[in-house]
Amino acid sequence: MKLLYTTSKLGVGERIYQAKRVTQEPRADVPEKIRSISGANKRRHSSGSESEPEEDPSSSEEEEEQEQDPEKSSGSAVNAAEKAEEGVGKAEAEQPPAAPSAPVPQAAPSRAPCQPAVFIPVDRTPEIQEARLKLPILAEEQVVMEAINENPIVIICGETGSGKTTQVPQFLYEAGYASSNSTIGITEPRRVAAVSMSQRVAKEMNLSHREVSYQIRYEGNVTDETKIKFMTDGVLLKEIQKDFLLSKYKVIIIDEAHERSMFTDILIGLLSRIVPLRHKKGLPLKLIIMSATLRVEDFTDNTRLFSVKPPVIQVDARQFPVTVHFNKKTPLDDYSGECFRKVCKIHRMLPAGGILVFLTGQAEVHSLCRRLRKAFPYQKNNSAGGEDDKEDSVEEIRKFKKSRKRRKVLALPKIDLNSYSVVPVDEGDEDRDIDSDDDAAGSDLDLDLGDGDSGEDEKSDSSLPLFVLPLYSLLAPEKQAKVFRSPPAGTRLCVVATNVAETSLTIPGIKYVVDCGKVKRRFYDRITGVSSFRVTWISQASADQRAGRAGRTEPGHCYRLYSSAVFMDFEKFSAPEITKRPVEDLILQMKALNIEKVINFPFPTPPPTEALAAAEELLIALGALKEPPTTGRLKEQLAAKLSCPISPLGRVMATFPVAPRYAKMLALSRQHDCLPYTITIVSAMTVRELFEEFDRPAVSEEEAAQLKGKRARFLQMQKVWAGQGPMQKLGDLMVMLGAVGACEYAGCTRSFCEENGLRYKAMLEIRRLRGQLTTAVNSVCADAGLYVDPKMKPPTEAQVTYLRQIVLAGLGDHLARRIQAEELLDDKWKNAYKTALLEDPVFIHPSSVLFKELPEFVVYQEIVETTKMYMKGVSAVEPEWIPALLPPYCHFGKPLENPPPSYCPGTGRVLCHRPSVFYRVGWQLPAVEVDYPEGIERYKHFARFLLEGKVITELSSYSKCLLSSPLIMLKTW
DNA sequence: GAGCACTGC
Repeated sequence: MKLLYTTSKLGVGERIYQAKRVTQEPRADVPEKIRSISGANKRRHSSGSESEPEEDPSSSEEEEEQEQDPEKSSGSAVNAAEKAEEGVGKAEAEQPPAAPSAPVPQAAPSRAPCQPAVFIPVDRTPEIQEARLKLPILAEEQVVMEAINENPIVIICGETGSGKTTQVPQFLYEAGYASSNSTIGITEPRRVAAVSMSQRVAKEMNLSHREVSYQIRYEGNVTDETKIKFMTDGVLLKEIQKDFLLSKYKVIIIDEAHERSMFTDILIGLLSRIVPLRHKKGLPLKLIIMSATLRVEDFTDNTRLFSVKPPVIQVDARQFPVTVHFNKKTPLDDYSGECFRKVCKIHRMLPAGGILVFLTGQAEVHSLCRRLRKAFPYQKNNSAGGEDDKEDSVEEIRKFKKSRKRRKVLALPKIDLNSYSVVPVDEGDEDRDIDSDDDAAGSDLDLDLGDGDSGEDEKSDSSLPLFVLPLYSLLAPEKQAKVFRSPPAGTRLCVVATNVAETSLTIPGIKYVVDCGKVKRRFYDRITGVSSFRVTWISQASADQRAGRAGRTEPGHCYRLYSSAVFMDFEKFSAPEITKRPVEDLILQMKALNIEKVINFPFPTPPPTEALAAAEELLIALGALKEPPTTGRLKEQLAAKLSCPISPLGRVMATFPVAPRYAKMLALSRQHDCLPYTITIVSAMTVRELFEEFDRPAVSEEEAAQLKGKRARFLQMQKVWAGQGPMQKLGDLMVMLGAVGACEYAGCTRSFCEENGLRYKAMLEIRRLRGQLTTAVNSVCADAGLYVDPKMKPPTEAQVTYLRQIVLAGLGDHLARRIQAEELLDDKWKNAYKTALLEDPVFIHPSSVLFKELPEFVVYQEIVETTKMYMKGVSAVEPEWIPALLPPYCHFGKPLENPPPSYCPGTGRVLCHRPSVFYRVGWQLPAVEVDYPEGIERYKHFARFLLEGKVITELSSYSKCLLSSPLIMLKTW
């Protein structure tokens, strides 16, 4: 079957203003005349617009658009009234407002929210102006702005390429939403997007980075003059913590809302409440949600979120048509092989244009790269590039030398498109065409290729060089960058990628997409938190997104290695992140915003109740939330569930931008100068994949030897970093600390990382995170005086012990105990550990430095299930620490008589030894000294100590004169 | 004795 992915023609799109259909009627409380001003306020206003505010924008505007002078925007065509306003706008833009020149009619509450009657001129270059006019969204400016002016919340739907991200902020700026010292805020789900969008918009508007700025986790260029601010979604969430009403913004745009990232979802929930609050205060805030797909029901039909349905504006995209070809048969498991065959066919038979293949993981990517390179070898004819591509096999190099003599200029196949029909019919194994009525796609001929093997693909063919590149997130950035450069002359680019290429990275020049239809996802067990990775089918939206990657620069083709029937069985959208992940970090953030009844929060899609309960339970155990009452009426107890308020400790923890378990470690580390070490360990645990992977299969013997050498070197270093003697008990966390310490000591250079098996990018991220955490800790305790020391000394033995205790206090729910010999019933429990929540055995991961040690008690960073359940990031724990540091997880028995209770003169407390068991699993724990439990017995002991003169030492001389021994106080009467 | 996609504070 042949389906058309998108059919809009360049620049001219039919316009749908769904707002008129989807949304509520125009607000009754808005006088007609005021609404019409929004029409008159436009540069290309028509004289009729004042009386015809509902005029269809697509009918009358067309010609005006053609006539429009690029210079117009500099102000020449603005009518007199607007010119007057412009003066105001200019004054505001260039100097602090002398007087509140009320462009925003905040004083009139009965009126439609915020109607800036200003026009801020922008001086764009003619080239920019011309390029802008091609963007479909530009034709919708009036519709968009009218909707925004008249509604507090607007949803804009437009696929990639509609220009909404770059243009809507400019519309708002021109309409005065950045005047009076306020800001237009735009959130992006990725850092690169925030940075690059700010740069592009600054350039388009001919403004400096002081006015169009960005803010991401570690850096930004925001100034007092900033008018348009791009930021990552997490940054805005943090800002809400400081200023709940976001008073410096007049508009917030949430971009890429369809991706449904966790922070985006929370922001939308929060903003749904902030917008009405701001309205009440007479300082209206506009919320614009921008989404690529039509997946907006979660927003529009969610009355808890938005009681009034926000209008939805749909904008066309300037995408080229992509013809979608489905396989007739769906390969059961060898999708990788099917990819190979499909790429071979495309490369042999179809015209020039890059190929992008979607696979699921690194190993698959590398193996397909090898196969393709073997089939269509490409050899560099000049080594001047200096880049040695280690993935080129020895064999290929040998072949290259052989063939050099008869080497001609490499060229792409010049196939006769009309002779395509000579392909045997039985190979045309695809779903047969449903007629595509799109000319643009048809012009590229019928490019169905059929599935299955034609049998000759494996033969090496050096006359058809294919420039094959791998692409995945963990690939070193300099290797990633290769895909953005144009391939060597005479070759065809073929990028074999994971899901990074779906949203995060856009590769230029892709004409063919090969989509295996699968994705590797991380799954979390909602109760135990154990994660695993599974390869699953993608969603329809995801498949369309992948297909769209073929139509960025010209019409393209997408080959789906599954049938249209299978496609129809895909879920429409993948589930929002918030429903699939542990949410303890989010809940802590929300509690810090004093949202106690998290269950009542207007989530666009709420997380499962079990996830909320697990999060609340963990936060209580960490001491971040106040414990709910365990006495009183059952009803009250239930009501208190999931509504615990935050504790002072929780507030401190919420200021640290790391997972709550790690935040707890930071909060504890003031003692014994452990902070710099805890900060480093926490940073290292937060950044993923510190170490290079050497276990991947090698291409050649040479490479195998190289990998072996690197691996040996790394294992050696691992031993060094793990420390000596008792220090080794900090386990994998000691390795992290040692690795980061050594790397920083050496100046955190790329070469040091490469030599020692460290991921350079990870080390840079750790360095920045250490900086951020150091600042955060300093701002909590001003006298800490911390700084990031590149020459940080290793911790002392005593400090390592404290660090182990700190780690235990944070990872209390991640405690595991080794199966004792006498408990060993089944061989599958050999070397195994038991945890509180899991029935099944868990094991220390073989990569752990404690793999052979097998301490009785360990804590782990995470459990990942592969062939077994493996604990990663393991650290050893002394049994007696458990009751002392994790009282919430221990059930204590009666105070022991031996050793006897004692009095602590320093603190004035009555102490005793109590045995305990670990919750749920009932492990016997050593008796430790704790406060004597509340009750009459405690007072009896106190009375005895008082009489003995231990409380007031002066009394000790009298104790002998007492008629009875002070011990009589303990008697039961 | 191993094999992890992607991203934000």
